[in-house]
Formats: sequence, structure tokens, C-alpha cells
Amino acid sequence: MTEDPLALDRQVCFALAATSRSVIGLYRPVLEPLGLTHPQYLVMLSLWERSPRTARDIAAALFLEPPTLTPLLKRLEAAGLVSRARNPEDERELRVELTDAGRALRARAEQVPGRIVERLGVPIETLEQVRDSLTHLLRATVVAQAAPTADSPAA
Amino acid sequence: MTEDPLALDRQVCFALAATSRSVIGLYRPVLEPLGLTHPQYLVMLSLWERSPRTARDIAAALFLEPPTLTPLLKRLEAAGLVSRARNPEDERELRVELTDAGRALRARAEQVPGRIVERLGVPIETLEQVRDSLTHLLRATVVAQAAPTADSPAA
DNA sequence: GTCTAATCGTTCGCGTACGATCCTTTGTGC
DNA sequence: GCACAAAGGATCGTACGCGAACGATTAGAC
Repeated sequence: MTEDPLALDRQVCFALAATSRSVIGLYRPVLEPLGLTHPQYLVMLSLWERSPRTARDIAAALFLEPPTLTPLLKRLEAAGLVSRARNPEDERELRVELTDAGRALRARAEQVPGRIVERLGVPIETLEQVRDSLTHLLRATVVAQAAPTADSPAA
Repeated sequence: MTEDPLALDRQVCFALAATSRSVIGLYRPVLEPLGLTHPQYLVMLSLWERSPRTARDIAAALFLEPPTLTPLLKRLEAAGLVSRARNPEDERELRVELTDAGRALRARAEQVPGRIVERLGVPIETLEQVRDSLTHLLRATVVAQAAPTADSPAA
């Protein structure tokens, strides 16, 4: 009965997509008072770790393509949280930097993870375990992207 | 050093979002010959399980909101894989049904999971374990959505 | 120095994804 | 019956997300 390899409940990709959307949905009401969407929150996290960063650097850290990041950064700039400027040393690069407001927002953001865990009602140990499994899987996908097929290794 | 609760690498939500996007990216070249995007593939999976289904039923199965499903179904109809019609018994309901082409596509889709697993290079047991952890987490988010805050139970 | 290739970001087009709102249809109270 | 609530989708507006193509800048070949 449940032998069907196409059963929805058996698909890792479905569990991933649905859980990702659902968890992000939990963040919505928590991030709204901060004026951030979830992707914007992730960009801010990357900048709170290290502030002048290039767009490419941020895109790599978040596993995002450049066309996704460009409008994201523009909205954060419009919100006054970030500044965007070309690097004088290399005009190709875009230097993204926290503004004072962007730095100040960190204090309020520090309460976000705790509130999410509280709402979820799942032990932190469980969450950390899931996170580590996902990180492992993420690395596998990066390797897989590099090698298109099993029998056609990188040229 | 890694005590920072806002560190990107510690966020479950980031691991979820990045892994979800990355895995879906693996599906892209595999699903492209079938003329399907990943969300469309999930809709087809739900229909291959049971064919005349209402839009609401499909949305619930995929954890999608109705505004997301409507254009998805219209594209599948335009592709000739699905038919959309009001239920004569209850004109509010939309009956979504596989066409012959939609049923026929299943044969080709059966090779998809295997090709993904092959590309990923991760043992199936590991994938199933991740899937089960995610399903558990997904259920927790559904419960959390119903109870907005810890101290404000459902009225 | 000049021609060419590589790098970086942006723009364009298309397809999700969802909150808010609306419309139609059905169910309910009376 | 009739007013009214509820249910099921559709529409609107906004925000990702990415492949393909583009433009500007820099690095390399010679």
C-alpha cells in the first residue's frame, strides 16, 4: 500500500518545502514588529556577523542567487537598515554596510529565536539535531550541483 | 564565540530555507523534461494518489494557501494535465481531475525520486530519517499556528 | 597599450507564496 | 422564504527566487 515511491508522505522534498514554509510562517508575526520579512531577517543576521560585506559574499553565505539578493538589499536600504555603495577599490563590488538603525535593530532581534522556540514547543536539542541533519543534506546538494550526473564528472 | 544565538549557522530556519531551496534546485533539471516545476510536481503527486479532488483538499494536503494553488492549477490545466470544473453538487467546490495526459505522465515521474537520490549521494536511510524529523517539526508548526502565544490559548 | 576574458551586480521574465479582500454559493435561524 | 453567516475560490498587491541576458569594471594575454 505505502510501497508507492511517489506517495506524497514519502517525499523528502515535500517535507522540506512544507516545513520550511510553515516555519517561516511562524516567524511572520514575530518579525513583523521589526519590519522584516524572513529573507530580510537572514540578510540582517549575515550583516550582524560582519558588517561591511560584498553582495556576493552575502549571497554565498545565504545560498542565494544574485538576482534574488539585489531587490532584497534595496528594500533594506529603503528601510534605512543598510547602506549600499560601490567599493572604490573595485567598482564591480557592492559594499553593503549596516547603518546605525541596522545595528540598533539587533537588540530587538535577539529575542526572536527564543520566541520561535517557545511557540514551536519543541525541545532545543531536537531542533539542533534537525538543523545539523539539514546542514549535512545542504552540503550534499552543493556537491551534487557541481557534479551534474553520476556518470559525467566535472570536465 | 559561537555563543551568539543570532549566528546564521545556528538558525534552524536558515538551514530549512537554504536546504529546501537547494534540494528543489536539484529537481529542476530532472523535472524540466516533464514540463513541471517543483510545486506543480507536488500537485501532480497529490492527484496521482487520488484523482478527483477539490482545490481545498489539495491545498490542505500540500499545506498551501488557496491563493497559491489557484494559478498553479490553471497552469497545469493549460499544460493539459488537469481539468478544472465546478462540482455540480456544490458549485462552490472546484473539482480537479487528471486528464489522460496527466495520468500518463506518472510513468515518467516514477523515475524522478531515484534520480534525485542518485544525484544527492546520500543513503536512503538518512533521507528517510530527515524526512521523519521534518514531518514531526511540521506537525509542531501546525499546532503552534493554532495557538498564537503560550499564554493565550485558543478562545 | 589593446583586445579579450572573467567578475560583479542588475534587469527582465516567469513562477511561486501569502495576507487581505471580494464574489458566489450554500447552510442556518427564524 | 429571507436575512445572515459560513464556506470555497478567485483577485489584488507585495515579496521572494532564479535562469538568461545585459552592462560596467577589472584582470590577463600578447
